[in-house]
Amino acid sequence: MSQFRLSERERLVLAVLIDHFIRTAEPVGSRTIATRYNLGVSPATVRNTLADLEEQGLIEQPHTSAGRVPTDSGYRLYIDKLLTTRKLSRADQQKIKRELSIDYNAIEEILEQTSRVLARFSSQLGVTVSPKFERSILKKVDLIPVTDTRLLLVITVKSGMVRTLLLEVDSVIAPDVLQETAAVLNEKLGGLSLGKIRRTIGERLRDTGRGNPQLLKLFCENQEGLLDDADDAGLHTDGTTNIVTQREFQDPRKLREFISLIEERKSLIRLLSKESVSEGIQVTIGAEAQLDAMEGCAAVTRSYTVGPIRGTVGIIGPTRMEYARLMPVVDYTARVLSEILSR
Amino acid sequence: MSQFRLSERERLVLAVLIDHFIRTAEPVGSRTIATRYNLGVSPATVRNTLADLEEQGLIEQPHTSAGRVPTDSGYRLYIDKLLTTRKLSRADQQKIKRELSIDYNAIEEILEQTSRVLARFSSQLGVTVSPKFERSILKKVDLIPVTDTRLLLVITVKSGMVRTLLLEVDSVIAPDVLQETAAVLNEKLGGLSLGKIRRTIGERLRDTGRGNPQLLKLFCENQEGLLDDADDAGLHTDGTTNIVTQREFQDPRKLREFISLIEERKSLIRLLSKESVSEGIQVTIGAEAQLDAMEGCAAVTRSYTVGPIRGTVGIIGPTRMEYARLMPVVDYTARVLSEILSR
DNA sequence: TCCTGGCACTCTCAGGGGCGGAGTGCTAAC
DNA sequence: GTTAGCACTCCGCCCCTGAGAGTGCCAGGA
Repeated sequence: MSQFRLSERERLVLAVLIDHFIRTAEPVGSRTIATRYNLGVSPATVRNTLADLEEQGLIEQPHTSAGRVPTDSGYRLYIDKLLTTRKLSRADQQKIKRELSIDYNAIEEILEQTSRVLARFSSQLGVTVSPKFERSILKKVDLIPVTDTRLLLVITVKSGMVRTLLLEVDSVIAPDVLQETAAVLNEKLGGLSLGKIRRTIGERLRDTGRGNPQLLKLFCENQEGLLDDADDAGLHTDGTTNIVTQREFQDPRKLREFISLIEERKSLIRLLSKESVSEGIQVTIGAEAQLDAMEGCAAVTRSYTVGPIRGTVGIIGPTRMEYARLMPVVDYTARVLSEILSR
Repeated sequence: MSQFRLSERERLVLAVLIDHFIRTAEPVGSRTIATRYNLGVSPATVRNTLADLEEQGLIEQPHTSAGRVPTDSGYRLYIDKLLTTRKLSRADQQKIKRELSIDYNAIEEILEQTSRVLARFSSQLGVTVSPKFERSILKKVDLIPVTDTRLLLVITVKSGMVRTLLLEVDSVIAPDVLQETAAVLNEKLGGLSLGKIRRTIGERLRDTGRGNPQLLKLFCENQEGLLDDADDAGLHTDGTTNIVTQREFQDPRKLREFISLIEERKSLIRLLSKESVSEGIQVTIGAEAQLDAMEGCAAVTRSYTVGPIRGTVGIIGPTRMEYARLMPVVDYTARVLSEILSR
C-alpha cells in the first residue's frame, strides 16, 4: 500500500496542506503553508517540496497558478499515516449515547435513529445497514393464519431478532396441519444458521412425510426471499440535505449521480457490507469503492455486532471531510450501538 | 374558488400560454401565442388580453420585457376549467398494469414498486402512502414469545393486512398466560376499528380479571404506537433524481428545502393523507399545501382503497408539469393498485 | 368599439477586453 | 540545502456593449 518514502518535511507539508484544504476547500499555496503554519522555511522551499509531492501523485494542481489539492492517494496516505484523530469529548459522547438510548421497539427504529445521529454530528450523510441474518441461528418459526389463503411466517433467531413474511397459498390449510408443518420446519431447521438453511433447504425438507407439502414446497422455493438479506431492506440513510449544500456537489451531474446512489440502495448496501468484514474503523476513498458515484467521495464506516452477527454504520461525504473529528464519532457510535443492541 | 369571469379569448390565451410554458419552461410572449397557435389575431391584441390576465393575477412577468408565466391561481384555473386530459393509451395502461402485477408478498413492497412506476412514468417524484389502519377492523391479535422478556404482537385486520410489533416485558410470562392474555384482547377488542380501540382501550381493558396484568397495561400505555399509523412508516418515494435535474430546482436553496421535505417524511405524509379524504384525482398547487417547501411545486394525488381503508398515491414535481398526461397516469395507477390489493 | 401596426422603451443575456491577484517554476546568490 | 527575486501563466471579476425579446401605448382603420 504505502510505497512512499517521504522525508519528514514532506510528511509535514502534506499534512498541513490537507488540514488546510479540509477547512477551506481552496487549493493551498506555498505561501500559506510556509507562513500560516510557521514551518520555519520560506515559501520557495515549500514549493520544492510541493513539486516532489506532486511527482509522487499525492497532490495536484487544478490548473497552473492555482495551489495544490490532495489526490485520492494523498488522502489515503494522510489517513493511514499522518492523521491524529481528536478524541471525542465527554460531552459529545454523552450526547450521542443519550440520543441513541431513547427507547425504541424495533431494531430498525434504532438504526433509523442512529443514521440521524450520525448525520447530525457529521453534517454528512449518515448510513446504517441492518445486521446480516446470514450467520444468525434459527431459533424457531411460527406460522400464523391471516386469511384463508394467507399466513404470516415469523422467523425468530437466537439474538432475539425477528423477521416476518406474508405467504400466499392456494387453498385453505387447517390449523392443526399448519402447526404440524411449523413443527416439521422447527425440527428440521432449528439450530442451523440461516445461511446454511438457505443453501441446503432443498435436501433437508425432502420426504418429510408430515406437514403440508404445498407449504413446504413454497418455503423451499422462496428461500431466497425468506432467508436472504433482502436487497433493499435494512439500509437507512439520513442527511441528504447536508450533501446538497456541499461545494463538491455544486455540479448537478455529480449531485444527481450521488442521489441516485442513495436511492438505488443496492450498490450502496454492497459497498457498506463489504466493509463489515474487518474490525475497526474503515475509510474508503473515491475509486477504492469501485463505484462511479463515489468519485470524489469517501465513506467512514465501522461494523457493529448483535451477538454473532454484524451490520455496518458510517457516514459518506466528499473526500474533503474532517476525518480527525468524524472517525471517532463513527467509532463511538458503533460501539454504543453494539452495546444497546446486545442488552 | 373560481371568481374569475373570463372572455372566451382570455380562456384560450391562458390555456395556450400554460401549455406552451409547460413544454418550454420559457416565459411566453404575445408573438408566440398569436402566430404559433394561429389564433387569428395579432400580437398586439394578445398583448391586451395578457394585460387583462395579469391584472387578474393569473399570470405574471418575471421582469419587464420577459414573456408571461402562470401564477399558482393561473394553474388552478387551468386545471379546474381549461385542461382536457389526454387519455392513457392502451399500451401505457398495459405497461403500468404489468409492472405493478409482479408478484410481491408484502403490501409495502407493492407500494415501493408503485412509487417506482409513478416516478418512471412521470419523470417526477413518485410517492405512495400505506393505507391508514385507523378505520380497519381488528380481526385478531397473536402474541408470540421471542425471548424470555420479548414478544411479538401480531395485529391482523379484516382486509388481510398485518402489523407486527416487538414488546419488551420485565419478567418471563408463561405460555398459557400469554395465550389467555391474547384471548382476553381478542374477546374485548375483536371486531372494533383500530381507531375506536385506540380511543377507548383504557376502559375496555379495565378489570378484566384474566390475563397478565403487566402485559395488558403495556398494551394500554403503548396504544398510540400500537394502533396509530406510525409517523414515518408507510411513505415510499422514488425518483428524487428526476427532481434534481429539473430547472426549477437549480437554486440549491430550493432543492435543499425540497429534499428536506422528502427526508423528513412527516409533513409530506400529512400533506398526502389530507388528500385521501376526497374521491378522485386531486391537484395541490404551491401554497395550497401550506408548506414552504412546496412553493413552486404541485402534487397530483389520488386515493386507493383496500376494503374499507384507504391510502394515497401520487407524484410531486414543479408546478410546471404535464398535467394532461400525468393526471391520467396517477388516476389509472391508483385504480390498478386498488384492484391488486383487493384480490 | 374592437383590432392592428408601429414605435420607443426596458431588461436580460452573451461575448469580449482589460486588469488584478494568486501562485508557480526557475535561476542565481547565500 | 535554502532563499530572494523575477518572469510567467492562468483564473475570476468587472465593465461595457450590442443583440434580442417583449412590452406598453398610441393613433389609425374596420
